[in-house]
Amino acid sequence: MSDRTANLLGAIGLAVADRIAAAALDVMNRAGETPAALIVIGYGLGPSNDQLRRILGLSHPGAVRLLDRLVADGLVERRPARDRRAVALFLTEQGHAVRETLLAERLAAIKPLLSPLSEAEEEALAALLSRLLASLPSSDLERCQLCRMCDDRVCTDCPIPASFKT
Amino acid sequence: MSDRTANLLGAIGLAVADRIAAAALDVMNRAGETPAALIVIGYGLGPSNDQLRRILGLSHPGAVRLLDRLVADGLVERRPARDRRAVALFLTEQGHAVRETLLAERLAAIKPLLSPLSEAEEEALAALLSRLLASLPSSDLERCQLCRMCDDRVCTDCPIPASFKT
DNA sequence: TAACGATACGTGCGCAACGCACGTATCGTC
DNA sequence: GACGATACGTGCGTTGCGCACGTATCGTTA
Repeated sequence: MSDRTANLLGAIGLAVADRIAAAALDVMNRAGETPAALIVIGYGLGPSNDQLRRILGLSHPGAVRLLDRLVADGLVERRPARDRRAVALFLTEQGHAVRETLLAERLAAIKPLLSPLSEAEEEALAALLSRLLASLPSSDLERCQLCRMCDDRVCTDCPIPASFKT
Repeated sequence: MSDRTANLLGAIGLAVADRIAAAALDVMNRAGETPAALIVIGYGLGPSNDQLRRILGLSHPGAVRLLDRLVADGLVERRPARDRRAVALFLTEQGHAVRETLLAERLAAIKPLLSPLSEAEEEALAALLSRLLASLPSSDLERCQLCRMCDDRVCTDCPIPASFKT
């Protein structure tokens, strides 16, 4: 019977991802991993291009172009890093603002899906999902990949601000 | 507290969609809505280009190129339809085979996520997800969009084979 | 039955997002 | 000081998609 549950989870996952992507496109006018990049950089730890690309699952050149776009949009700054080969990525003021609306719109896009549930049911769902998530990632990098679009204000125990060990 | 649940659902949704997309790319060497097209056409009702594009959420030219790719890959045939302006889309034998592995790999990609749950918990999750899905789509078209990647062998009451009213 | 708007395709063109192959600068180590 | 490893960036091509446009067929109305 796990096939049926897996299929339901697949359908929900697709619906959720569709809504998130649509909201992100609406806010940023950008698609693909670009919105996730804004969120990850927004933790303010000044990640390098390479750390970012690992979290986003992109090739190195892919991440460079992605950053070119974000810089062109005035959302991200490339600053010199300790390691003079690397860059340290930070959001501009405008970048922070866009990130905030991005996170807000993401939650707003997901919330309506929960409306048919009572408060108790919602709690039960949260508990189940939490168990799924907890047992999912086996490495720090995988935890960061998983949480690349998370809202850190409500993502308890979020792995990304904790470390960029990748 | 619904923010926290929404965020958890967002994380799970992203993880699920990532895994489905990766599995589809692995099977078909195609991305975007192309895998979903194969699944929808596979119901065997001979949908038109336009019906398909509505379900996939694409522009009309986008759907034409998508079909060009599927035809070039030998997975889909364009047959003349009753309405001589339209085309009737059907899978080739090879298309059916690819669709089968696509559905199987999709389920195989999602199932591991459920492993931490007991059988009773899985049932509980299925019941909750089922409620979410049931209250989601308000139109026939939305139901088809939602189920565009579903496995009809386990998607009880799947809307797509029922009608292409769009 | 002839005319005409609506519908359904397809095509030329361009864009966004991404990967591969390559070159360059810096780091760490020996 | 030499040299492999690391971290950028760039030229080039591909995939997936949308916009604007033209063409063929359908349904309806004059």
